[in-house]
Amino acid sequence: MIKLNIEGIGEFEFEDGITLKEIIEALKEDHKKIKKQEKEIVGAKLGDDIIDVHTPIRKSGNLKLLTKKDKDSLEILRHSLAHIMAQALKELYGDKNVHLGIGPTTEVGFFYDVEVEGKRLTEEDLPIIEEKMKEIISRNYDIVREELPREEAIKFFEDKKEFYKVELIKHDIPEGEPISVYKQGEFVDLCRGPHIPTTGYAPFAFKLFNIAGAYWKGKEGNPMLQRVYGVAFWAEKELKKYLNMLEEAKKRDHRKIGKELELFIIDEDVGGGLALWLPKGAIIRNEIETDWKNEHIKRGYQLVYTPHVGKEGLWQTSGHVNFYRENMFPEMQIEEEGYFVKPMNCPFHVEIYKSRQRSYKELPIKLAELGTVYRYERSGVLHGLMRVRGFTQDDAHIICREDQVDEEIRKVLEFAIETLKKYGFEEFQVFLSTRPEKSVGDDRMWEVATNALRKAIESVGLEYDIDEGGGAFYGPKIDVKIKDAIGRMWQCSTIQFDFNLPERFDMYYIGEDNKRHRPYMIHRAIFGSIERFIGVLIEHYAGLLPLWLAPIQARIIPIADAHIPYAKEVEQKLKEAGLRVEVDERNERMNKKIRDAELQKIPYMLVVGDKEWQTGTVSVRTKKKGNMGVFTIDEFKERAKKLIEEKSLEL
RNA sequence: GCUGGCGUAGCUCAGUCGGCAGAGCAGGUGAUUUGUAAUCACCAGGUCGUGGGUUCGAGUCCCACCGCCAGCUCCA
Repeated sequence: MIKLNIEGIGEFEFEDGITLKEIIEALKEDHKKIKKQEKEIVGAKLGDDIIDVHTPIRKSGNLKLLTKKDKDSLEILRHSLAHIMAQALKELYGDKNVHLGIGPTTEVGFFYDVEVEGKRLTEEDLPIIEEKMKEIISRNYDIVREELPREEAIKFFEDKKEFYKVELIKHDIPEGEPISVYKQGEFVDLCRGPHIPTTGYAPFAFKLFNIAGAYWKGKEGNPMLQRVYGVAFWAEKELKKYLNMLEEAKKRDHRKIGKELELFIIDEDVGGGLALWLPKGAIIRNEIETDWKNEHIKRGYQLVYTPHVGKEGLWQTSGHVNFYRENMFPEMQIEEEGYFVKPMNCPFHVEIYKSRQRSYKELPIKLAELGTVYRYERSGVLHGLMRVRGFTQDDAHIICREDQVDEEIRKVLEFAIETLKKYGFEEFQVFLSTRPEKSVGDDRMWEVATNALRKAIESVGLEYDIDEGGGAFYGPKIDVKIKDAIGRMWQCSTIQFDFNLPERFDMYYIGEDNKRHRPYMIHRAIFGSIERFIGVLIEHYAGLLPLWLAPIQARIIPIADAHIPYAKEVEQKLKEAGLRVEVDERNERMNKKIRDAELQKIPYMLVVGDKEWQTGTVSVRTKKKGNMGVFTIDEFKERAKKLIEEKSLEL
């Protein structure tokens, strides 16, 4: 017997191996709540596992019934859609020609990795497959779960020429675990579930949207299967919302906007993944970097500069030559000595720390640098500014005593969150990664460090997930992701303990006891990479950056040529106040000039004609607010200066 | 790197069955002097990614290479 505590209903005892379907059947007469929801129940959550109505329940625990309203129920729908797609493929291209790989769910839908003998799937096939899927859905097959003995399962899938499934049974399912298959009509698939009750468990909405290569089991060298992607939601509305988001993402693509607004280029003559900052992009970057430096100095960091290359021995000591080499540009030989371009800044900062003997009194030492590093990335992974081969880390290393760890970590995290908020990001995802199996450093250090990280997150009041064993071999870490305007998450800040480099470089300080002590060392970055962060900013704001970052803050638009002298007078006054302004002197109509300024995402348009000339004013228009009315030059100047000073997101 | 798709004017893109290389925008010149998202006319602009091949003839078909895009893998 097993004991199940059904949320909101009560505690019950059942036969071992009972299914959810049977439970509902048994309880519905006595429990109105279940009866009412009977048709709505898609599955349940047993502890942390999502189960369907078909699966025998063999352990006791908390059971939460899932209806379409629960987000977790999507998991079940999406999983089934992967099966329905597989069935569609088999019906279209022949049962024995289609070899199935794996078909899991994703954040927004599902995919199935398949190999279709004698056929390469293309985008044009997607509508055809969709049609077939709809047909299967309308047939409304019962979905049936069965368990097979291992040998029988292997034979069954061998007969069906499902070589990949056979491999899964042989290598990935541990002996003794039940081998389950799900049937719907003629279609049978190896699967542990969960699945919806029938294929026609409508209403739901889905769409196939992409097709791409994927290695079997994600391993290079294995055969490449074709991965067909789908999106799925219960409601049509949700699906549309997601498809709109994709459209919106396309519009905001920083590579497109970067080109249109002349912010940066990546030139094939220079090389992939190596960005050239155009003057306008350089203004954005300079504003960010200047602010970054000021904020660091304010918080007791010391700025340093280090070279772009260093001798081989340094990278030997740091361990990079042995453990990071595949990400480094190849060695160069200079006068019989090997040199490497730096993939990280840490060894240099360590050498700066070691440039003289340190006393416990001067700790913490916080060395900060906008350090440009170069890493070899395979050509296929490069992506605009988000993934490059040369990038600038907003790097710092905090070297401190054990008694300072808690406070320093808390300060770093507060600093990071405060900074990200300043740029308009409000939602964060925080991950705490703990000690992996293979690691260096003693237990005590791991404990002190991990606790410090946890306490910091809690004191800042953020929710967080723990990635158990997900830390680097050299120390635990916190990662912070930010949510952009259309809901995507981006990795930014990282705070990482390092128990490895202090050992390797024999870093120490002289303590109160006049003895040598090993300091704690913390790597941290707020933006992660300046390039990526600016890429994210561009997409977050769709190019319409906050005033203080805008390359051109105001464009003055004379209505006719006669107003150019006055426009230049306005320009002069605003420039003297430190604003980045320009006059549109072209012989074009005002409407055209406004349109072009809008397309260039210039925050302010200052229209000047006879009226403004006579009264010493400007007519202010912004993208966000439209026509804001007439301001005197001084009024506008003060308003803009104040917003810039405050780094306001307003106009 | 791998799989697939795509490379035509500065940009965005058309180019049918292999038969004289096109449009819009941007740029130049001129006209016009304009009140909150595109004034008009004219001009200039091309080794059709690169190199080979098939053909009387290649932007178009074939091969190799380079680059870009999506995904895999990896990651700041």
